[in-house]
Amino acid sequence: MPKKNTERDNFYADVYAIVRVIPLGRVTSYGAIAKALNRPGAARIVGYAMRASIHRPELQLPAHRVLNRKGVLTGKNSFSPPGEMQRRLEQEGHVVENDALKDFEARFWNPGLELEVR
DNA sequence: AATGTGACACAAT
DNA sequence: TATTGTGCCACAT
Repeated sequence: MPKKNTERDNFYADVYAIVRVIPLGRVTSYGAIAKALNRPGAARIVGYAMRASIHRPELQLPAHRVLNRKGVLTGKNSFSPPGEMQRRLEQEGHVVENDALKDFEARFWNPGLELEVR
């Protein structure tokens, strides 16, 4: 029998499940995802999960749609090339200025709302 | 086992 | 308003 899943595996999977449903043209934040998963304070872990997702291309995650709470592209250095994150966002109709998203508030998508509707 | 390090967030200054 | 400090928690060493 396979060993039981670790807490990390479950949390990472939940993170990816949310990232996967971020609507086109919208973005969210690490903290928002953590809250949606009932783990406020685990924002850093969400970021860790995202960085780990680099080695899992089969997940097809729109990782570029996850920014920090101010709309800054803090994860750009994990893309190859780093400019790829900005390029994808612009391709989806966003405007990036100084590594930050313009109109972040207006384009913010709260994953917590999805759970309520569920 | 202990310590340092982050794709973070918020409070205090 | 802008810095700086503190809490956070999984992971690597």
